[in-house]
Amino acid sequence: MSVKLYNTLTRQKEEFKPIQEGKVSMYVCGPTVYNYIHIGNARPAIVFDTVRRHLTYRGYDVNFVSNFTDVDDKLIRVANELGEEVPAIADRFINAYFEDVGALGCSPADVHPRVTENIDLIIEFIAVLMEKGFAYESGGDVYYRTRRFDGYGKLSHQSIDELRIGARIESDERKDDALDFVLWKAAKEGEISWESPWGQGRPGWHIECSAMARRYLGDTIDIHAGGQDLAFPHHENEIAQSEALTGKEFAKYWMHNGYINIDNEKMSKSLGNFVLVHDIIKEHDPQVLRFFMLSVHYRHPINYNLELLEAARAGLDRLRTSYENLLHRKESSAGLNEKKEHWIEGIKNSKDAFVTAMDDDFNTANAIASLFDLSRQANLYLMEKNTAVEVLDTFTSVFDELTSVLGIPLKREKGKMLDTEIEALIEKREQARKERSFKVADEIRDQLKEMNIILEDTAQGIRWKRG
RNA sequence: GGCGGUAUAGCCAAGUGGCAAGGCAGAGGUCUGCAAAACCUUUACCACCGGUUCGAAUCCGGUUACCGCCUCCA
Repeated sequence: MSVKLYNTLTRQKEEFKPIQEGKVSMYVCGPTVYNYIHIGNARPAIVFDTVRRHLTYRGYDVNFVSNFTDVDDKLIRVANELGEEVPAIADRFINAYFEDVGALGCSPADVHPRVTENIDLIIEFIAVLMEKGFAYESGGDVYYRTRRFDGYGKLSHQSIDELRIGARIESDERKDDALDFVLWKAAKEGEISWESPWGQGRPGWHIECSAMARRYLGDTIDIHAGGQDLAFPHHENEIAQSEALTGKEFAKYWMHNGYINIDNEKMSKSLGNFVLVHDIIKEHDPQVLRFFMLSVHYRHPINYNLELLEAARAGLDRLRTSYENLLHRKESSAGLNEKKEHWIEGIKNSKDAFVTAMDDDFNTANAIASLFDLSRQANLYLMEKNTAVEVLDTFTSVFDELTSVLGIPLKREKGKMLDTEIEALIEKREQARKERSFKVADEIRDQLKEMNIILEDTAQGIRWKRG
């Protein structure tokens, strides 16, 4: 069994074969850091973090690089609006990015290169493209000569002439051809800039990824990923730049995640429906947002609203409850179970289903379904009179193993910490129940509920959880 | 105009030739002192029209609707 993934380049699911056995180089286009990230930015972060986790789980040594665009028009605009410097804005939102994305369970990349730390590299890259005749200078800007590159359009499956027809071309006499794109932008008065052979300026958007991916991952990388909208023109342009420079294939597999809509509408400034992760996680469990995103296949569009998030929460709670009930049972019983083999077999089947789903182009929706299947088995097992610790351990360790692939651990860090006041109340209620003073018992239960402690009476004693 | 996506139950969502996964919500039941949690049962003319096939949600042709990219965008 091996991992299959859908490659935008070939428009097919392909068996994943890394360049170097056992190793994967992966580059994901990161955000422009001029604001807090919105949930549209969160999707690739979550999706490709999950891809990385699964590849790692399957034994690959993954080298994961994701950039920050820390200088561009938008950053300059925001800096001007706020009367701050571009680097200050960038730093602030890079920190915010790590916070938000960290809350969503995404691990940091191995390298997070920034444009402003790679200016020399970029200038050198552009200079070589000029030497090779793929770029030209015009009034302090440098442009890429798109028609010079034979494979232009191979990722978005467009011929260069079709692109030409559709393009809403802004007349720009600095370009030789409307499809040419900027590699180096001359600085306007007072703008942040760096010195180059073509005067003061800064890199165009596409060149950074070509330069940085090559620096950290080499001429040819295994997987290059990003949002669907980046396929054209961003990734197409990256291919043109990189392949013109090296003469080698830039990336073997291209992965693109689908869009997120808000209440069935595209998220846009004009509709005022931008949803920032920063805001959602103030009120909602960030893990629920991750679970919600992974409940849909990554290439399909997702619609977002609070009802859907709430439904996801209910689903995730089902898994969590099941997991916690397993733990609770472990403490209170150590009986033998004669049908042990049968249960362990069932657990293994769910695990296999999970792995098969993930191997099939990271089908997280099916993987989650197998988790629900595991949960149902666990709940049924918990109905047995005698339970074996070995089986309970198998359930929880498989849960741990699989949910860590999704980046959604079920283990809560609640510990067993209940303050003495609460413990005393629980004790008092138990006493009341023994005496069959149910009215008193129920009052205490309500009182605890007010304190966000939910009690459940089971044959194995009181189970509690935070509400 | 070019390229592409989507249409499956009240809602969300898998499924790309062989009796339509899973979750949420609802209904009924079991268990419980009552709850909770759980378990069981229950809900599908797979957008439409044709075709191929022993057999189609799935393949082919056509139609409709919505959406995306082709311009900064995850």
